[in-house]
Amino acid sequence: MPSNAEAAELFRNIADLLDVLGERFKPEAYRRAARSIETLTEDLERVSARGELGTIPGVGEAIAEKIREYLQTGTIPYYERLKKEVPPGVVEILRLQGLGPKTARRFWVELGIEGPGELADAIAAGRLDSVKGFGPRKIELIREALAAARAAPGGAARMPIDQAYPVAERIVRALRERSRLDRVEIAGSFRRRRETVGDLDILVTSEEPEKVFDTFSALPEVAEVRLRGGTKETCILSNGLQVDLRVVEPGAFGAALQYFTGSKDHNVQLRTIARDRGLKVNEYGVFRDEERVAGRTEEDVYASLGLAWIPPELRENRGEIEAAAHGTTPLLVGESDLVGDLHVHPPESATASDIDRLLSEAQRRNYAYVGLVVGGLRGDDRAWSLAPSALARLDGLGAKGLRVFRCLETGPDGSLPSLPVRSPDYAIARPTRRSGAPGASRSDEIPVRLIAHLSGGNAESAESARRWVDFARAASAAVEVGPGPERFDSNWARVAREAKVRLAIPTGLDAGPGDPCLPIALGFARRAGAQAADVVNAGPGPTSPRRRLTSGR
DNA sequence: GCCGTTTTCGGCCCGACTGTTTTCAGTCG
Repeated sequence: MPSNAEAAELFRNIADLLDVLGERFKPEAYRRAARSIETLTEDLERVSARGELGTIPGVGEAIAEKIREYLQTGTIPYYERLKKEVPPGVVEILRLQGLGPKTARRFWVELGIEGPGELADAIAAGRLDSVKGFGPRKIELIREALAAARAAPGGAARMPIDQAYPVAERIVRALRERSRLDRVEIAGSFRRRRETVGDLDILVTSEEPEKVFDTFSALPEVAEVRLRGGTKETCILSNGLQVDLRVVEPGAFGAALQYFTGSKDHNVQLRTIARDRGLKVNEYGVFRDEERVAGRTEEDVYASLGLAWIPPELRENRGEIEAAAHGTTPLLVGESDLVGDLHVHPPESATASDIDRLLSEAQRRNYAYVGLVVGGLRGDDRAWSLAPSALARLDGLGAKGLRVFRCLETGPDGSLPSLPVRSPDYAIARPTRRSGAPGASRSDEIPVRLIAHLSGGNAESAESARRWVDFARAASAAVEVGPGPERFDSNWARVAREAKVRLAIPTGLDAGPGDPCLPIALGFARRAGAQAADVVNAGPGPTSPRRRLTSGR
């Protein structure tokens, strides 16, 4: 079945081909449509069936027609025609680091070079030496780009945010320790809490940019300095992640933070609004003619455009700017709203003192309750439960304002084993990739309160994730959002929100300090526009999970 | 190719950095 991701890639390919053919504005139009299609929470098929393709930002009549062709036949005649005009290798050259459409086209048209292999041969034969615009340094860069492409076909992949998070934290800590910095922020898709990040954009204010760059370049994680100027340095880490470090002056910090947080489409929309008001927005501030009218803080920047400040997680040009103009930006759930955790997973071998440690951490955070997994079915379908001593430790707990729930995790088909656990409070359904739909459960005996570890990031499981959301709604259960390849991603958190299914945010109670689970899960929920009332383990108010849980039994 | 209470035609973000230049083009984000 054709997927949105495939359609988006197809339009990106069309954009590349148009680039090489020398088109001016069409490539960006196709890329914009591709970005919009990628962030849809619904299959194109459904949108098309309603006749609403034209409502997708960046999709007009021409691209809508191509989407319909693609859905019906799996191909787009226009794309097939373009592919016949351009040798496939020319597009590969276009995708080399540091090379763009102009250069790829020149190689193709002027020198008859139709692929990376021919380009390498041409360099070896010295054919580029006499070509205008190609000095020794540039030829060397092309040689390096060819080698990099051979080493990593398809280019550097985006990194899951839970992998990038600890790296980012380490770099920021090291920069703070080793040079005098006033402010440090990580911008980009990291700050917007996308599931994956392409690079890290770090902004700092400092009187001594040179020293900051020296410090940064000398960090053990840094494998290569790609470029360095007066305000910006780009490095590649040994794990392949690219990091851009920018030094900005304090009066422009808010403007730079706004600018480099993006998203691109959000910024384009802001600049359009600015232009309509006779203003200009760039990374140095908001300007009326020569005068800077805002820039020190992000709040100033948005206010100067008549907008309320917009949380980074919402900046995807999906209606958040209109909401900010009308004062209807939602008050998103925050860490301080969390009042407990429904899904804390002690290790199978946990002792009574391990349990005590978990619970005292919960008390330190002023949580009202903790749901402890005390047994269930493992991934290999074998039953497990906590040791009797640990289970015994749970009896008689619950004083001092902390309520402890005992819960069981189901197997992939929803089944629960018989376990020596007295009156469990609820079950956590734990789908896996091989379980296409919720199976029979003992929900008549134990209510299912949570769907956890739901995978939904990839196209083939999209429909199964939707079925789990439906199941959650029918069972009055919440759906857990969190990082990791087997977890529910933020697009699916939006699907749950649209279906009026509550989210649950894992708090990392069972992990050590510095664990990225909580900030990332919180970010995913916020990307879905979740307010405290939409999150089952956030309070206060009549929607408090504690009340829901106790009244439901 | 898209888009619009300035426009249904004529715009389309803009600045840093690099290399090859003698004033700028290409790429990137």
